[in-house]
Amino acid sequence: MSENRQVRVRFAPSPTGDLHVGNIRTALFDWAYARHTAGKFVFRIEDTDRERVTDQYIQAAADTLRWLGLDWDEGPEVGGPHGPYLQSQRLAIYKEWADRFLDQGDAYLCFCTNEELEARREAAKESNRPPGYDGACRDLSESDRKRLSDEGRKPVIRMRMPDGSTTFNDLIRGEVTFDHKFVPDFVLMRNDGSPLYTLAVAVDDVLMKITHILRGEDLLSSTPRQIRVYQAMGVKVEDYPIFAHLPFVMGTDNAKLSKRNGEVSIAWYRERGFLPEAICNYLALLGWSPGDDRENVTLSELAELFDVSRVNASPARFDMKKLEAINGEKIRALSIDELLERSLPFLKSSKVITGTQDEIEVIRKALPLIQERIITLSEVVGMVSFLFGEDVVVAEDEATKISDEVSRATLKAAKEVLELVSEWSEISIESALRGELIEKMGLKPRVAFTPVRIAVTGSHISPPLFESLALLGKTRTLRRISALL
RNA sequence: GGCCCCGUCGUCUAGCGGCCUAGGACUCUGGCUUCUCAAGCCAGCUACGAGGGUUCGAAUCCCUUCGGGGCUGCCA
Repeated sequence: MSENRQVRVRFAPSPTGDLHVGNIRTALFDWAYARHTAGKFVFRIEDTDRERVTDQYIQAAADTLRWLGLDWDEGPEVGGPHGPYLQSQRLAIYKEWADRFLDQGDAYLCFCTNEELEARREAAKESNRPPGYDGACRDLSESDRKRLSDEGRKPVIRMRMPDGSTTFNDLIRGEVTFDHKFVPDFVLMRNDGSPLYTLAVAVDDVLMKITHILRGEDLLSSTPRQIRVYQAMGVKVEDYPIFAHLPFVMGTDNAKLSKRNGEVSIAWYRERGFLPEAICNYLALLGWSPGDDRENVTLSELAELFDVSRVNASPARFDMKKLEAINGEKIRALSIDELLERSLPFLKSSKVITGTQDEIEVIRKALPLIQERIITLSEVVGMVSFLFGEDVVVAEDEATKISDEVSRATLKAAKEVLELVSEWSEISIESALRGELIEKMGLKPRVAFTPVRIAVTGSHISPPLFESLALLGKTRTLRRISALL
């Protein structure tokens, strides 16, 4: 392509469900490449034959991209000079080009029915010939076409693949060549006038002046067909988009990540309290690396550093543990105000709080205690819920941990000494408890505090005890201890 | 089956002929710290799929082989 063209990259998902991890990794790299080169990031919806689900899909997809911080320069909601950006609204354009290919002799009408094709494919397979289209309708005469049409057959438009081969330079894989013997003539348009992916994608990329196509490697072998469309459109070789086929994101087994082998929906991660910056950071490192040992990458750093040539050619396994580790790190890096703001939706939707000022103040004080103990935002809920309500539910297995004599004596002593604490603060609580249970009774700290912890928080795992009691208040602390005596 | 892509610790990766007795991160194991759980700190385990070349020298180049994946649609 010409060196001085402005870079234009597109993310073009098809509306087959929620945006998933693989989609987003592609979107992230598309975005990063566009931003890195000061180019344009185009968002396009590949909905050639699914008009009905489009509206809500587009909204969800746009919402997800926005949430992640991947802003687009052209596309749904923002428009742009090369729209519309929904393929379902561009049907006339595809038809026009298909007709033109027909006129030019690049494409031809194919009257074969699905059943016929299938039968011939089977036969070809059995006799060890390649299973692609056999070219039956390639050189039909005018009278042949009339006869077939009179039979009531409605033709599709099929692209003619000339003899020879297609070679292109993939930014990630280097030079790739396909012999046309293995690239059979393909359908551009169904007999109802709807376009197929190969037609629509190529036409749109040319018309939208896309310069770089970064997409999944599953599309690698369809590239010669797309290039064939460019040729038929009269695009000069130097103006062809440049391809970069990204490796797959794999599940825990060795298959492409899907619902069956992992959590794929970005919405799922969002609902669990994964931070968008953590998802982006993790995904950026999946198949790409900045080259040094840095693991912490923000979106703006990614935009600055991203280079397609540093993308790995081999597939990468999605590792939840590492995502969690990064998410935990990002949470710990948040200020309390940020953490509060991001936690609130989880606390409200789980009904732990309604959102009053008093409740929020309690949360604000509790957050520093739990910030380093959570790996996702949704865990805030379980960590702070004991601070609300008069009583706490002590589960059976927790209760049995402290049903012995020593524990009961400890609780009793704790209650008595806490009753005497006049200024209810973390420091006075700690000195009271330590003085009584550790020094006087001679208990090990672990033995001494566990009963109190369980009685008051409901679990042997909790935020630091003295701070927790201070937040809870004297009345409820004593009430809960008494409940177990 | 055919075509195409891929192959470094369990996982993500660094590595582009000597700096590699292969580095980092996550995981895992052990330890320190400690009121629990975390966090933090320290230590440890573990990898160039195999076989041939080329070269003074190969994880790095070539070939073969094995393994994995994708495509082979009037899906995208």
